Amino acid sequence: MANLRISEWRKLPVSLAELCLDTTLRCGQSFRWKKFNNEEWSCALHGRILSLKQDDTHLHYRSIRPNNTSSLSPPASAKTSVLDALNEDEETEALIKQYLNFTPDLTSLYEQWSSVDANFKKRAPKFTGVRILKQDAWEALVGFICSSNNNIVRISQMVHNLCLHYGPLIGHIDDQAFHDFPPAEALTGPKVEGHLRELGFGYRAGYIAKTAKIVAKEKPEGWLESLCNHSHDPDQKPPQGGREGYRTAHEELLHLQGVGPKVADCVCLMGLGWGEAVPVDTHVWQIAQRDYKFGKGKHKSLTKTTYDAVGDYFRQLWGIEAGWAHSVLFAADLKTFSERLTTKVEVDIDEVKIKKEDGNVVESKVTIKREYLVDEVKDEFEDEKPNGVVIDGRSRRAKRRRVV
DNA sequence: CCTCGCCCTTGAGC
DNA sequence: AGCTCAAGGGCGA
Repeated sequence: MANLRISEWRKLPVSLAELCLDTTLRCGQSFRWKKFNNEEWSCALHGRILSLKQDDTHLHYRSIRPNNTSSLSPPASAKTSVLDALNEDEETEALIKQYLNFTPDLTSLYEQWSSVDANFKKRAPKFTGVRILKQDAWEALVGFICSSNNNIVRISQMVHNLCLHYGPLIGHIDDQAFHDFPPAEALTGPKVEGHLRELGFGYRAGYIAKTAKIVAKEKPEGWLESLCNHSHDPDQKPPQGGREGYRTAHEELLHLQGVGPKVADCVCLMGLGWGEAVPVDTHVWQIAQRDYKFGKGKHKSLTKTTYDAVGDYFRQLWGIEAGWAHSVLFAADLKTFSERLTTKVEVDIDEVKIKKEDGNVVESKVTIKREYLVDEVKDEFEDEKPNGVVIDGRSRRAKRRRVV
């Protein structure tokens, strides 16, 4: 609304292979990004509203900041405000590079994964540019506590409500309020659990309230962030079970309320930067059964040991950034993106019209076009079938007869 | 170690 | 209209 500083649009050279905003921001990693004008993504982050859009060659960004944050700094002359703007632009750029996690080279990673995994090679082409975000660890933790027995739409609604009631207001875009994510301390009050229940969080209300208390009061300042990964070595092969730092982070997170192996792995991967974390949820478990021969013998059901076995299998298959590859297949399995897996096929239909005009029978044969949706990625067994598209069990070249 | 019932809520499918 | 079920699980017995 009033008193907002809107920066100019700036841009970074980024290809669609390195980042696809639409897939990355909608695949259930983060729950707060909102799309405007069918191209512009916005989210309140670190005291500003960040907006992103992209074309074939560049990522465009700008920030919107409240004007009253500089109350502590000396009155700004024209000169210093220009400097501030420059610093702010640099800072925003740094935030983007951090948040979008630009260090790993996705293009070569996709090549690598495709060369060792035929299934990945088959499914990935429609889901390029899926990056693992490096989100704030606390936000990731709360978001994924909300995710249990839940769907992305409702999780987003819950997180939105959480920010609305407990997060600081940053500003508005077109009547839309943007609140930052609330810090853990903001969720330690005695009425939080009951309030969250009223807001529809269900049994997760207790988890969040308790976890907030543990993080804000029992653990030392900066504890969550201390579990972060700082190294980046793309050629490293992860040891069995992952690197030491990942294992400790995972173990530590399990002590929190509402955090089991899956949620802990989500936080490790998307909030703490541990690329080898492979969250195995119902979707990934189904993928493991469908495409990687799990679900039989020793690993019939998703027990803790099976959970670890699935993660270890993907780590040895895909390498140190296994969690990144996993997210590509996860996205490829989401119903949200299912339209990408079908392709419109134009089918010729021979239509024979029989017109009766004054007793005369006029027959004319017309060929009309019709569009059908056909699955592109077929199952293993279907690849063996002879050529020829089959639509709903009917043959491709249908014939119809109609009397006009 | 594995298995189950339970936990909240919403929407889809029937 | 009412029921079941799944939606990116976790916990306790």
